[in-house]
Amino acid sequence: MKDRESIPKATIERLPLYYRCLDKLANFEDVDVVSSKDLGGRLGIPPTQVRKDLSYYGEFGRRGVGYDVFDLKRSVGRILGVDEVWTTILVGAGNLGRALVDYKGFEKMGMKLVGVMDADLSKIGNKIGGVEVQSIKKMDEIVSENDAKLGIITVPTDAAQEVADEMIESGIKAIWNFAPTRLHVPEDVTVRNEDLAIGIVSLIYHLSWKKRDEEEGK
Amino acid sequence: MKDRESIPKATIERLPLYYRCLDKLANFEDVDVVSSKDLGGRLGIPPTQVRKDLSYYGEFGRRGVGYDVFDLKRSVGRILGVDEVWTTILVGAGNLGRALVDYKGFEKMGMKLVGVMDADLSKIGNKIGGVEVQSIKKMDEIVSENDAKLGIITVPTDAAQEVADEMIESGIKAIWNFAPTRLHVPEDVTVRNEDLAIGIVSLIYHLSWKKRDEEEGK
DNA sequence: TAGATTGTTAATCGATTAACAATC
DNA sequence: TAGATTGTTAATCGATTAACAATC
Repeated sequence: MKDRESIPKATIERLPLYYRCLDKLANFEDVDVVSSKDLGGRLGIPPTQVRKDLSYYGEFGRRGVGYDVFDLKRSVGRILGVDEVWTTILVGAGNLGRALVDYKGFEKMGMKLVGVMDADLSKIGNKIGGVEVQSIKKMDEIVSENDAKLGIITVPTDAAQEVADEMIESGIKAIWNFAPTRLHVPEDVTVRNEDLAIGIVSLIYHLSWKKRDEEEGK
Repeated sequence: MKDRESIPKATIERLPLYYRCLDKLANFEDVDVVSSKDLGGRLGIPPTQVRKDLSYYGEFGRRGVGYDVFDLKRSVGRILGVDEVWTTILVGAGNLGRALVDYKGFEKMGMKLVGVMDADLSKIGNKIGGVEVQSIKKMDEIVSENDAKLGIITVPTDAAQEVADEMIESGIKAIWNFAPTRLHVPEDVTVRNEDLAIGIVSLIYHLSWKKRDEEEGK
């Protein structure tokens, strides 16, 4: 395997797509062998990119033949770490939190939710997706009992840093942050910001310029 | 302004961050002037990158001084197109749809929701975020009456392509797709895929390799 | 063998960063 | 003037794509 530091970030973001597609191929389409052309074609990724991405981690195919779907799925799963279970807590039991708790796709990726918390007393005790909402004061206990390493923040922007601090204090090592704010964390903690506003605004940007071009074109 | 085609995609994704930060600066912190160093510092972006991003669209600052917060906010708003109102429909009134409808931040970006639809008869008539869920059969009517150009898909994967087809048929020109599948659309329609699984899996990837490194390090 | 497909090197393309003259 | 900061060019860095020998 190549030096891990030198692997493009973009490659790491494509691996989950390969993984999900291979799972579909294996379990729903009964395909045994797939070429980089097939796999890429289904995802809108050039075959040469597929091969390059995989090549950072080893040799998984057979020249002249392609990739064994089952083997490659297992290999990519191991590369990603989704062959293990990652216990996770979520703080912020609003609609977005609820949506993430219910989303079945994450379990397939090794994520196991062991606690949902909220600061709002009126929400405590409610069940969402089969899990009972608990007080944020129980975080320490929940994290250590389950050895949780992953935390999801779906609280309002103002509360996000405070929640992150508590998560880190409890032992969380990776944070998925949906609040549109930058979190300050120690360097051994990984943060991923999921800023949904970027999505809608980038679409508006494209619509807007298309409109301007059309008006000008007349 | 530079040839728009040559502007980096990454620049376009940073503009919403500048815009939101400038809004905060203007309305909550009463700051009048900001330097690229200040603005970048708040967002974790190098000052030279901030200046370069803005420079694609014109000259907005004063040498030796910085940028006028109010002016720059307005300029960036115009660049993005968020100074106009973009009528939008959403299909899929599940938890994620509900979360997006309730999210207040999008209105500030010019998005105005004019219809929420679902195929599930039992959901029709429910109110979510002050908007009544309607039958998907009304899409044509809703889109043309409101001249909606933006569509959000939060239905299960299997239904996504079908919903996209109906949206395009009705006149929708940009689609924000939360279903983890590639949509096939005509070239005058813009699609943005918001694949949430990538977020959690990339965090798992980092945790997983950190763990492997630690085990090896011993 | 002929056709298909991988894995990898080299070339190209795209994005970020450094450096600095211009200017307040 | 001296210090600060922009806008832009050139250099660097990073990611994608093309080309092709190796091999089934």
